[in-house]
Amino acid sequence: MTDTTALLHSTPPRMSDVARLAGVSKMTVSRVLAGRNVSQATRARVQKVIDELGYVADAAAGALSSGRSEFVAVLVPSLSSSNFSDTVRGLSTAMAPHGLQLLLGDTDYRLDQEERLVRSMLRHQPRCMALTGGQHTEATHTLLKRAGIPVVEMWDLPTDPIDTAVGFSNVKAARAMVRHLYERGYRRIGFLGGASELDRRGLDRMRGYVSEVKALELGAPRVIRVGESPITMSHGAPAIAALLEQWPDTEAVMCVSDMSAFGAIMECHRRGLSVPGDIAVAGFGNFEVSACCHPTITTVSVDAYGIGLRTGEALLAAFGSGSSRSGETVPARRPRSIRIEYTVVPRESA
Amino acid sequence: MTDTTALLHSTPPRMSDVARLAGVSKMTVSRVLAGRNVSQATRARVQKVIDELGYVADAAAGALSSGRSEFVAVLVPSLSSSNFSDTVRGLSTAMAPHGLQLLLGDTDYRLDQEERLVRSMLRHQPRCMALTGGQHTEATHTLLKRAGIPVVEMWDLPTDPIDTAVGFSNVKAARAMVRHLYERGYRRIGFLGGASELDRRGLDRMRGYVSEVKALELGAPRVIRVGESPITMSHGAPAIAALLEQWPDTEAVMCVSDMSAFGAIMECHRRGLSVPGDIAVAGFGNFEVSACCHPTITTVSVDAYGIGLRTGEALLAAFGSGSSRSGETVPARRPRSIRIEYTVVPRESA
DNA sequence: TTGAAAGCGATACCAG
DNA sequence: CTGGTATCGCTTTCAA
Repeated sequence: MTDTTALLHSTPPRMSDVARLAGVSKMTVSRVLAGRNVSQATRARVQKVIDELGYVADAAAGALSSGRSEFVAVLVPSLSSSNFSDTVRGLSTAMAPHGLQLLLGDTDYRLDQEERLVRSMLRHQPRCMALTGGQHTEATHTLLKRAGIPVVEMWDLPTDPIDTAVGFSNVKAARAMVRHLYERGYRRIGFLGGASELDRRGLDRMRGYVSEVKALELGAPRVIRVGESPITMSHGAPAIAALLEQWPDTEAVMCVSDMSAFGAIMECHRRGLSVPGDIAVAGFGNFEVSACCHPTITTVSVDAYGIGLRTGEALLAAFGSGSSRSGETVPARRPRSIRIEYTVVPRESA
Repeated sequence: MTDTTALLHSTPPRMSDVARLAGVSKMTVSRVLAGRNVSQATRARVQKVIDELGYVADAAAGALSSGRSEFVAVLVPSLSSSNFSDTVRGLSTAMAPHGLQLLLGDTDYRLDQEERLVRSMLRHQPRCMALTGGQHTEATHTLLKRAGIPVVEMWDLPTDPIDTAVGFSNVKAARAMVRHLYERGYRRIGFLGGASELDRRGLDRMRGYVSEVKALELGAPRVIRVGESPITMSHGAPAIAALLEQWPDTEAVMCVSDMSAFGAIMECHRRGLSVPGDIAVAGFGNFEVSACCHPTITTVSVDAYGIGLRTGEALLAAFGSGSSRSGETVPARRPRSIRIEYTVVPRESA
């Protein structure tokens, strides 16, 4: 390891250094790195030098020269939500085998933040981009159009997608849950949601609740909205407290997320209310806690990991004719919507 | 928006396009973008063209030319663990104001995967790197040394850090928890951990448990190891089942993570065992669920977000004299260890 | 299968 | 305060 030490204070090796020491041209080194046609003997010699030197190719130079990066830009509202981190895992699984790096951003549910991140990520010339949701600023739309890269919107099915959408209707999923509660015999049904106007998927679930309650003629909607997204366990207690104060005779409550459902159930226990005996509670998202806790929580299961995987596949497919520096625009694929299944999972709590 | 459409099928604008249309040189455009000294009038004119064109500077070209990127490489064992995602949030909070982009990687607790990711991230010439834990392959060490960038190891305090460490002793924290249980009067104390040899922090907690049990002369350690990291809620049930089968008279059990503690408590409920009446259960990490569930879970609180924040600050401080392309190596800062506080949080479960 | 030359799009550096 | 010129490290392209 003495030569390692010797190398410490010098500038890192370049491709030309490798070439010189291996007695070949830069191009041959480049080909070895790219796994292209190089004779076995030459390849071995070059690889040996690479290893000895600890040579690491400069991605920026490569990107500049070839006009294509190995980045996939991904924007989610929150990295702390297990739903979105599952989606990221799915995307990562799809992309990693192709040597693509995720460039991850966290919009905090804000469209202005999303716009800022899109702009900042576009600087790195990503091969494609995955966004969450179907709502974006005007500027974001323009930036994305001009970038001419494949775009997928996840977790929703916008009526007018930018390019491809991979998701499901949160409105319909919420309606399905209300129907489930109805079929179980519950009539006075409430909804616990977040206070933020920015969480579109949360709002859609609320809209779904309201319209199904109307369709089933279950009386005036009972909606409580507490706290900012991402919804956490601690949102549940104050929300159900408010609900029970305003409508004490509520029989069942559906929550915008399993997180708040769990918090609500714990608060019920604290008050000596049995679930579902005194009040039924349902969640959304099928988070791990729902299957583990007591009682187990009835929820809507969504394949978050699958959304990431399918998004990755859609994006990879769109590369097929991908443009490089040559300025050719991506051929106009017609916008597609890829529907992800969701299912109501009946458990003990409702 | 008609000219927007017109632009769609042409190659994206370059700095030279902006310069030409604004009637200045590229350098002036570059200065406007960098916020350097440019007269108000010129700046306004250039900015106008930038906005009209929707010009986005190419980061790869910038990085190549300046010899410095705006990337911060971050490696965590798992992005799904709320502990690590909190740390990532902290890092992101520290770095974002400086225009730095996190390059996130997920090692899945494997050192070979870490090595692969380090190599792949080094290709992007990150300004610095944050790793989790103090154990790395020989090649990883060499790569990092040669890269000559500031490195922080998080969540641990290695005896021989590469550069800077920001963390705490998992061994000592676990010992503190055993002492807490001892002070509460428990004597026959078990430990529920993961089966993986790769999760160093989990292993350290186990080692801490074992040594404190010995120090307090509590008899032979009662260790159950189930499941791979990251430890989830579903690990708790089989683990406590195994423990109770092997040592039915156990009075208290400490878990490697709040996740398994929660799962274990739910399993106790299922079996009609009261917690802490029949058996006390403690966790580690102070995850949200521990404060919300019933009974609330006694745990070790670690400031995961703070680890990220402090790591970011340490890294930013190390940039001060940061090297650019000029090949100057970072002056040898002596390795530092930044200790993060942890506290035993007594709650209902133990 | 290999090599030489010509950029890619920005910034550093030095003049003016 | 502004502009010209020379890179930066790699890949493309074409020729041998």
